[in-house]
Amino acid sequence: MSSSSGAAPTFTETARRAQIVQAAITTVNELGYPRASLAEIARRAGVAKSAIVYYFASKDMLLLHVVEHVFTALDDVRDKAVAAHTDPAAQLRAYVGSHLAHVDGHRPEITAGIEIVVSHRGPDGIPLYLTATDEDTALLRRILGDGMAQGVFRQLPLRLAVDVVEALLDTVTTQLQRDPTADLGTLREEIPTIVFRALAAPE
Amino acid sequence: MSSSSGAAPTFTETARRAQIVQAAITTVNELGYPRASLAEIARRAGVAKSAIVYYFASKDMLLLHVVEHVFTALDDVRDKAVAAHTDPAAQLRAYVGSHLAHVDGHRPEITAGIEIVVSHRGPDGIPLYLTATDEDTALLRRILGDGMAQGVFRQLPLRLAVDVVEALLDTVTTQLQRDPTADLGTLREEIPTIVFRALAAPE
DNA sequence: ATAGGATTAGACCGTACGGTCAAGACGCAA
DNA sequence: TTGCGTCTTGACCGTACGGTCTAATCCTAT
Repeated sequence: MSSSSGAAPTFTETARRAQIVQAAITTVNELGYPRASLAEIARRAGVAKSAIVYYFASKDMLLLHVVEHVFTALDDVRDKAVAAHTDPAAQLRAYVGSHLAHVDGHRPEITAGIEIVVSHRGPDGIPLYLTATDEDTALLRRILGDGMAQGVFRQLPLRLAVDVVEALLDTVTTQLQRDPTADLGTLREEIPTIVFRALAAPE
Repeated sequence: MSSSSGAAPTFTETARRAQIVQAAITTVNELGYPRASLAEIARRAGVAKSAIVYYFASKDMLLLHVVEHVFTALDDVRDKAVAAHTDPAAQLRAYVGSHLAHVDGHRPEITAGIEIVVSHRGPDGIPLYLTATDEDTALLRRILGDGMAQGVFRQLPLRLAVDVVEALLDTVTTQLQRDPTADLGTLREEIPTIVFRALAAPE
């Protein structure tokens, strides 16, 4: 059985699962979401289609696992970076900086994860992973909310401020989708500046 | 024959083509790109699949036509608005304002157009319409370049400045993808401010 | 060594897709 | 009326997909 619940996962199981997840990432990056079929993923993983369905219940479940794998890693990095500071300005700088650094250092995972989140749809066409409402932006909301309350950031609808920061961060991933080998040095320097320019309270 | 070249298009041809393009837009909005099949588009247009292939050579050609239809309209609006001003700051304000107004007033076309551009792939997985290099951003590049040369905007790599402006504008479309009926009032007020905050030269 | 679960491959199935095709319906000029 | 280009349809085809199933193989505990 594919573990899923109950006993501890076997050695081969954890290995195969990681191998298949990696294959899914490279497949999505090479062929794009629409052409990332089970057969292609299996081919890149060096296993049969049925092996994938055996470990993950379905293609949907595999992709969901990939998405979680990618974005919880990103979340963890940002959480850790932010936790090292207390005042909102420093926290925002840590948030943005750690985000950019992680994206820069994990390009394949990030681009594939975004591709899946954006493209994957449920059986009736509704986006499946693209929730993006509360949970995901909780940390950012808290930082910006605190900063506004303390007068560090200028007064702005919270949702708008969150969207602006995320839009500016998305500049990097957009760049990567255009050219996966792009040099992000300039962006990593300037984006934080622009974020603070956009949000800083007038003196 | 489906016109394509030579003689002037028939009355029914122009009507059918517009009807089918509209059906494609609503289909993409209702079902999302992956499920927007020829059959579904035909169903919404009230014609047979073969009628679509008759007027447009293929599904790809139909979608390409939709994309051009949507984005040349947006381009025209921005061109016209910018042409009414001469100094870069006013031109940028006109560019951003007209963009936001047009998007606000043509939500279905815009969301469908973006969905297609983002999701559509060629036979080997390479994005087909997602060029986004020179042509599309020519006007914005010129405005920002002039503004930097005149010291109105701060010195920044041109590409980065362009990406920032577009990212901030994309905030609106992202909002619309989450909720097609969202109120964009606040965004339309604040985005221009934030754009200028990000780009304005220090006094 | 051997039983029994874990694991793997390959054949197979139903479905949905984009596109083709032959045949007819419509409208208009002679 | 007759002919012809325009237009439209529904049936049909080949392909690729996600997923199932069967049978065989591996691994490990006893």
